[in-house]
Amino acid sequence: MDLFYTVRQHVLNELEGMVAAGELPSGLDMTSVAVEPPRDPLHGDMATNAAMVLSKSAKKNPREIAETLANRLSNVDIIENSQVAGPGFLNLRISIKAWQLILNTILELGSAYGRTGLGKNLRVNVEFVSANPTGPLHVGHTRGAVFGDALSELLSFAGFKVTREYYINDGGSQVDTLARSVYLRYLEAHGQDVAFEDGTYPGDYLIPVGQSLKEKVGSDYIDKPEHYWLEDVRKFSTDAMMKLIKDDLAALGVKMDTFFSEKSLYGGGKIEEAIESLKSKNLIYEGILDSPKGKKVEDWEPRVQTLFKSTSHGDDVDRPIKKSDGAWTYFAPDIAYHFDKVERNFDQLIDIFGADHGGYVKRMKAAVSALSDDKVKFDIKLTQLVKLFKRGEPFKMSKRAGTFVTLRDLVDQVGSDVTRFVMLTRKNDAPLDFDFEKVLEQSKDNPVYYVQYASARIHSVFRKAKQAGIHFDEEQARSETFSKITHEAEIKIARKLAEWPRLVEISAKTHEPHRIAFYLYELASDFHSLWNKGNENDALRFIQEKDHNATYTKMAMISAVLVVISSGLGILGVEPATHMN
RNA sequence: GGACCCAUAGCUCAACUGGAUAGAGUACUUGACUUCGAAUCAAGGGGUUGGGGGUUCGAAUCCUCCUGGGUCCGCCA
Repeated sequence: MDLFYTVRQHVLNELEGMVAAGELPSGLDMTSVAVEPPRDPLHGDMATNAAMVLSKSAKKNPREIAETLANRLSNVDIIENSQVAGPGFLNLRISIKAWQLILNTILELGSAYGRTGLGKNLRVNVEFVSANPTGPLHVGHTRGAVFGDALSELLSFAGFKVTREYYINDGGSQVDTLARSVYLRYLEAHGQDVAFEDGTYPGDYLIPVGQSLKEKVGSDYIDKPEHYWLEDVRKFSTDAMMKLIKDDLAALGVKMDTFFSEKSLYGGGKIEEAIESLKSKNLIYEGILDSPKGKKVEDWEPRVQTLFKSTSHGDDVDRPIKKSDGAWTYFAPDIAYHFDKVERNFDQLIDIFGADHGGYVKRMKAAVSALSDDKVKFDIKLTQLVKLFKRGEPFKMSKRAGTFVTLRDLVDQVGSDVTRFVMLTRKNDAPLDFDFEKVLEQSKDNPVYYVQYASARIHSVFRKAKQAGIHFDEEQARSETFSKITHEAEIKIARKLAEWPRLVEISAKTHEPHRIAFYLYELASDFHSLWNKGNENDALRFIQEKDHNATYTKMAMISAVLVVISSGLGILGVEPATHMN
């Protein structure tokens, strides 16, 4: 299915043949032999670095190896031509037949084209968003949500079994603060004047929660001490917040498989169990940490704490798991949570943090490494901050001034598709400027429309053809031979489509869904280019009024383009367009 | 003081995880709609990849030291 893979196999076969013929020594490491599209199309369709990679261990001149390899490869049917270039590159020209066959493959496989066996059904847990359940999701969470969801979809496309998971931080003091704030709104709903002091959440979004609390318990909690109502209100409030958050995620098209409660770790001995596991590996001890140097800590005094020896797994300092008063630090439940993930037998874990949590990467990796004895692959991706702009001017967010931009604001204003695509046209660790006036006013600045437009144009051709009495039949299209698809601009598209499976693999391996977005942009660009060539060259128009067979072939070809665009957009969570408005 | 992320065309960003002459968009200049949707296309200029050193056939990519920016640094989560 993957033409690059196929050609690489041919290259490896011939290299083996050279070994057998004594032209190369045996026992060579071939893993870094690559077959790639060359940067410059003039160099051919594919290039291999085999000769250069092997020259050192084979103790032969790279060009000499390349010459021999080129001769051997000329006997392979799909390779039309091979030429040695530069320091020892072997440029390959693939026969036009192979490109035509790619189109058949795509139509045959449909949405399965590009799915690979890379993941081998390995179980991957992707944890993302995990915002505190104290309010609606804001713009920063949005990027993490989009990235995590697209990565999950990408991995599942690449053959992994993916679990999307949200860790609810409902065990700390912030949910008590939430409960107190809701209590104030509850009193307010009963007509009392209330003051939101420091340490409470004054946001309007809690007003309806106070209202519904009133509907639920009536006046029962008025003038009662905190211990009487706190636990119930806490649960009531976090439930309400999680409902809010789930709705926010739904608006963005994100659906979690699992919600894991931090609170559930307490009381059941889960934390103790995790710590015990570390203790059995001699990684827990009582000790005193040094004061951080250079940073002013005014009331610093050395204290004995229970520490995790994370330095033995790559961290810079050991980390406290208990406060000096004996209570757990936040890190302890985090360890227990990841212990739980390891126990749930995931083969790989991925955490997605905001950049402001970058400081926790090493200790979390140390924890998972220790807990799983390095058996579970663990990657942490950081999403950089999103800077909002309005017509080029930085847009300052302030809760007080009411200019706080939530996920919902963003989706309501620019839509889920635009939000997702724009956030994915950037590497996750690059800061993102998001101008939510510009992406709407000047749509050409926005790559999502460019890709959507390609998809809409293809649908437009289908509509036009139908009017002309040419009905496109998927079944029949599969038997198309594409022997008439020979023009350079058409083959260029086939070449691009052939890269898709390989691109999926690279993106999945590197955990970088943004590559999908850039690829779709390039594919759309090749398509638009071909479209416009039809303005000058009638033979390149998709609808050939006088030749229904030719029209049919071309429709089958652009239908293959649509297959890949739909798959790609599907990974990003964006709907392919049939019309532009 | 330390850790982590980053620095690429005027601007916003890519670059196949080490490959050939570093690419797109935008902006600027010019051209293409009686024709499948011009939200498109074609052409042009634009670079010491922040700086120095190193590793090798080969470096934007890996190592090291600087410079500049961001995030963070026990008893908050």
